[in-house]
Amino acid sequence: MADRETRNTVETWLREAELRLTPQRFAVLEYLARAQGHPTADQIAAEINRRFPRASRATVYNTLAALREAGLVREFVLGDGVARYESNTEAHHHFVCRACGRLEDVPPEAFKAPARVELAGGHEVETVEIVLRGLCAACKKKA
Amino acid sequence: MADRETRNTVETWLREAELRLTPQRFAVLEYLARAQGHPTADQIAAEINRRFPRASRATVYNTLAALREAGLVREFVLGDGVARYESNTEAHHHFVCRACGRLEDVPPEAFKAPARVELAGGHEVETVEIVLRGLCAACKKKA
DNA sequence: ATCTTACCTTAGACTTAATCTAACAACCGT
DNA sequence: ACGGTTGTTAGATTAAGTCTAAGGTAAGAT
Repeated sequence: MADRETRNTVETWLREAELRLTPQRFAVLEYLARAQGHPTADQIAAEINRRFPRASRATVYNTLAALREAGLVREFVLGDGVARYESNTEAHHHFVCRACGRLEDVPPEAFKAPARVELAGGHEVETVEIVLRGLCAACKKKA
Repeated sequence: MADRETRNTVETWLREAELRLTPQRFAVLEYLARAQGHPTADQIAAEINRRFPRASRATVYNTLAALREAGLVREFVLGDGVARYESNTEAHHHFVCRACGRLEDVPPEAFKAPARVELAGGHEVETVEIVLRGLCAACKKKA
């Protein structure tokens, strides 16, 4: 994706979510849009503070919470008690290796989950989070 | 389950897992076996310290880690960064209300997941963790 | 353009879950 | 009983995340 294009996209996303377009928010969302992988709040903070604009820890957390509520980023926790983030692309699941901690995306077709879930008791299901755990190929070989 | 029976079962579980039978471990596992719900480490510690045997925080965490590794208890985190535990019964999923935080078990048949998962790349999937999020019936009514 | 104000950001203190450390205690085979 | 291994402890420590109070800024209104 070209630079100008990303910039416009990020701006549009924020405007459509009715979030004020601050340099900090822009930086966080742009970083997540470009990032490969599943950065933690700390990594995000470190990365966007390498140059302009400065964002305090509180702001990074506030921003991530706002983006999450707006549905622009996904947040998930892996058992180590550290939240990770990714900008919303299409639905997919995650695999975590219990030996090396390696975290991988799992394409949705590898694990069929119903698109809509109906629950007894009238609960309204909004999201489905699926985490597969086990040994990655490399660690399996070593063991 | 009668008292004597629970006691014997807990002892057997620990022996079969090749864990030494200490009063602290016994207390943690027995509490989890009886407990309804999904207690946190803190709740477990508070509860078993109401009477005999005393267990320090470190021991509770050590014990829970040992029990988890032995497959006797399940550990999961819900986004509030607090680990929760339950003694292993049959597989089931969880539903979390984003408004009130209410946590409920979801019977496996409500959400069909394949018993065995094969992943590309040769990763060995050992467990599948599924968390449904949304609004519980009560919060939905309020909103 | 400037004003206004509601919203955003900030530094740093604070909270809290969880881990670490180093010493002590219990268990088990010999 | 002895010695090595394993388990437990209190308290210090770490680290993720939240809170507070004060100042700054985006964006619509004038």
